[in-house]
Amino acid sequence: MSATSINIINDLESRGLVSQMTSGDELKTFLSRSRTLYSGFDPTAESLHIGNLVPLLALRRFQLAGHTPIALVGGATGLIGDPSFKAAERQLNASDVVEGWVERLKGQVSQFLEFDGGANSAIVVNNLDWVKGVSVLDFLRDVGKHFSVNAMIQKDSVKQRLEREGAGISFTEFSYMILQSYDFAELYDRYGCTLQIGGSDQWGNITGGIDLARRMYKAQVYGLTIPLVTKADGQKFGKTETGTIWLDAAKTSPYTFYQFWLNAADADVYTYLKYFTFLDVATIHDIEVADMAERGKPQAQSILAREVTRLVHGAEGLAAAERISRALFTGDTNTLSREDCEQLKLDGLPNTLLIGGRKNIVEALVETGLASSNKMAREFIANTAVAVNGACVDSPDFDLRIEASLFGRYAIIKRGKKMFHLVCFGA
RNA sequence: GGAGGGGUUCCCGAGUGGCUAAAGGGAUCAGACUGUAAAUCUGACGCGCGAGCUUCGGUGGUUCGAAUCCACCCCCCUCCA
Repeated sequence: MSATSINIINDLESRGLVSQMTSGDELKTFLSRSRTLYSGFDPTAESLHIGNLVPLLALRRFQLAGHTPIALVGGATGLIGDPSFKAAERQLNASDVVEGWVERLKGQVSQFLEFDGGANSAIVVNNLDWVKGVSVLDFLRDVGKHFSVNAMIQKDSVKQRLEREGAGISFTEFSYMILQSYDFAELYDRYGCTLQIGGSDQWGNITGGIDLARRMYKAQVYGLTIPLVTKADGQKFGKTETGTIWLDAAKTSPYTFYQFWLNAADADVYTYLKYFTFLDVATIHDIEVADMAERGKPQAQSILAREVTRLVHGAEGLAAAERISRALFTGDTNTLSREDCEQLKLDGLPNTLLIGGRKNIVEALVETGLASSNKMAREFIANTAVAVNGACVDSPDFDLRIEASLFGRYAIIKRGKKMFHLVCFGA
């Protein structure tokens, strides 16, 4: 256990990344030595999303400060479903499906951590590895005995499910906390893991683990939670009209990902810089001061978009995202070269192959998903919200024609200010 | 097992026989204004160019006519056992 370079807690606090922690000052002292910590990610989908990014990056921050991070993928807990602050019982996912997701998530979490084999090289584990072999009787006798149901039902995380009319909670989900607690105790035993971090909704589960580690191993372990990312306007973070912003480039293209951050509200953007980038706090403060003085368009959003996109999709992904954004939002689409058009397609701009040399615009809008129905498509046209290759469409009788396409092959349909779709004429 | 309450359009939530594609709010989308913001204003928001068609947990009835009445079924919640 070597000494660490910086005090990670102070750094996290200055970023506003600490929601709650167990015995604060003691934890700071404790972390002056290199420790092992973990955070869990349940496979609830085939990819992680940007909400998972904060604890994931926090693991990385700890690693940079000299601690050993363990990313736990919840192959077991994912089969149960965490009820914490969830309004309703969730559907169980099939075990073979969850198994597939576990593999995907393992790859994703690994991308953000360093596995150099050094002293604090990261570790990825799956809790199914130790949970699957435990018999029901052993579990109830050795683990369950340490939990008081009286205490469990006091937890805020399940309170609404117990109290609110119209809700309810199954024994399955109620048991989730015990499983997660068991993970912490197990990781303590296996790796000497002494700290668990997670979103603030995880506080109840984390403290459960701390209690269990003490009871099973007489161990003193710690917990720290990170605030849930919020939006100043009170909406749910991480969702757009198109859905969740995933980390998987196949599910959310680097371009869409980049645009998401670019559109962050002024009221949120400086917080996001602290949460989602490794820029130091002083630099972020300077950016904010400069933006204030400028009074025009702030630079924070584009810095945020660049930083996070590079972090998740690499330099290439960022370049692609910027290339598309520039092509679509500056000047008209006619300035694009033929290669640019090809590249847009490769870079993940939504695109559709159009068979035949002609297509009515209303049909095209529906087929490309830019409009949900003919009715909507007509309305967009009536509102002058549709443009093809930079020219506004003024009639629902307008046709996309191969003769009027870019390079005899492409048409870019724009709906509203921000939605673009590339149509490729094909044989 | 018993008693009670409930399932309405993306969400919340009105609506107890025709005037209801179904109030209101939220979310969303478009337009104006802007910074590819925010706030605000305007419009749209089941499907159909339209006549019209299809919706109110499911099925089947009553009726000229049902989200609204009846029967059975499914699901959820509360209390009791």
